[in-house]
Amino acid sequence: MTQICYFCSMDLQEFLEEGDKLFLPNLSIDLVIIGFEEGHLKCLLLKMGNKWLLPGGYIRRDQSVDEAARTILKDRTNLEDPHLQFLSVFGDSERRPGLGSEWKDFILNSGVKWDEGYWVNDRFVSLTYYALVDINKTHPTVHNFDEAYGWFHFDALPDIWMDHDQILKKARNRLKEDINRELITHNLLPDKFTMPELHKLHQAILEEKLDRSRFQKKMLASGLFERLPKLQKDTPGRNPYLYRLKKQGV
Amino acid sequence: MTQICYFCSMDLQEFLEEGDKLFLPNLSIDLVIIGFEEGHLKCLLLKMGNKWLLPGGYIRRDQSVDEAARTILKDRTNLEDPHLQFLSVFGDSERRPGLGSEWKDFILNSGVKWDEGYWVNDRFVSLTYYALVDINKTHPTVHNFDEAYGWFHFDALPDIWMDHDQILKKARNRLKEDINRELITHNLLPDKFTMPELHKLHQAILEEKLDRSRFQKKMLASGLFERLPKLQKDTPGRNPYLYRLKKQGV
DNA sequence: ATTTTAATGTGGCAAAATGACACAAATATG
DNA sequence: CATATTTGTGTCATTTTGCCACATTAAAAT
Repeated sequence: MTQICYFCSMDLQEFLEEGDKLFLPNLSIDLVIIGFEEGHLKCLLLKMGNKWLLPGGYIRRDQSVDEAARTILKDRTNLEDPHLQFLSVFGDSERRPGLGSEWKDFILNSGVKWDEGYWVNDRFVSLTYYALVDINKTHPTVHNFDEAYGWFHFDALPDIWMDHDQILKKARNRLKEDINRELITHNLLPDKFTMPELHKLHQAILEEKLDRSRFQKKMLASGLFERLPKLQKDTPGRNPYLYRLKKQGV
Repeated sequence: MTQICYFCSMDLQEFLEEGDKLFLPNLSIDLVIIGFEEGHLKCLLLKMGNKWLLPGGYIRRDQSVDEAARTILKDRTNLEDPHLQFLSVFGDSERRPGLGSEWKDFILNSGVKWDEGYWVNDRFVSLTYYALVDINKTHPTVHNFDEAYGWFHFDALPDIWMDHDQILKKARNRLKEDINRELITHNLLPDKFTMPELHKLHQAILEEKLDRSRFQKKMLASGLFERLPKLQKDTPGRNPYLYRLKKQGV
């Protein structure tokens, strides 16, 4: 059985043996894809054996690093233009995919030969990004490098592969910092959202209570959002207005 | 004439032909080394032909990325433990040292053969850091990859090689942002410094006037500094106190 | 239809942080 | 000693923040 490699049009065996002709060796990209659902921040993880890992990939020699990150995100979520921000470098000297057994098992389960010398088994420096997405617009796909996907609460993560737990932690903290510099959180919500939703989201990110009154005033004062007709609910209580991001550059 | 490569113990020709056995290919590190002198922020640049470039180097396969950055900084400035912070990735797809003529000329001037296929002529993804140093403690060295060094005002830079001007710009802006998050600026001053000096430094970094009174109160309120006896000057005006960083972890 | 209840919109006020300025202290210069 | 200059510190109006109260709305309960 010949498997086609997910990352390119090569046959999997060829990818393992000669992928470094197409991709930069020793360099990978890992994405922390963050969503918001049921009042909780969640991240997208892929299953490999009994561990979970971040969606990732390699950098084609004719692609910039940023392009490669966007491509991987597009392939995984089918999102065209989400908020994607560089996070950090993870560059330990002993950072090799094959340190545990999961990687080797996975390669072997794919029906190809194992060779310690494959370029993908070498040391990798990981360039990490985080993406803020609307979970409902996101349609993750599963390929031949992973069995399943799942959205996990940041505070209830499964067994994580390699150092991907550190990457997740860093992304979680970075988001907390970035939120006060720039209003980026709307990327985690649908196009139209209510202030209470945005309020809950900020509280979830910052892990602290924010005064509802002041929060709303601040958001409206930013001038970034425009008010739309009220949302129709079927629960008791006043109906909230809907808001959406104002069109840019007017 | 056999040249010894600055980066390692190899002979230069061997380094050009087989350096990628020792170093990770397609990955380089560039440092923006920042100092403060005569009221101006300055950066350390190296001369190559008629262009100037950032001090940089490669990542040994047995070194982490951070270790490699520290090693390069140590080799260049002889500083043991300065403030060194990751800056960003520069990863354009056409980012090759050999795009201009300087690189090739320089290799040829080193008395070795030129080959388009040398690993150092390939595309490079640059991992950049910025370092805050006390210029007076810094003793830059010049090696066989550069003819001279110089400290330049950030707003009076010479002709810069490749995209190193973008890296400088990014470092300059990042410093402006980071200064408000953490008190790191003392790294740019001698061990003992006065409040007026620190004040001028912050104004230089932020490129705006800061109220002297409030600034001083804020700095003292941080509790990071301890007051020492006054400095003896020979200029008119009251003598300022000296301060230094309090010892940590008491 | 009226009241109740839950959720949202808006306003007020004390506390804290900020910005602009004044003034006192110290020191070389004439 | 008077003056100019530099540094340390205090005051006060303004703005921002934290906290809470109250008004408004719409579905559910009666």
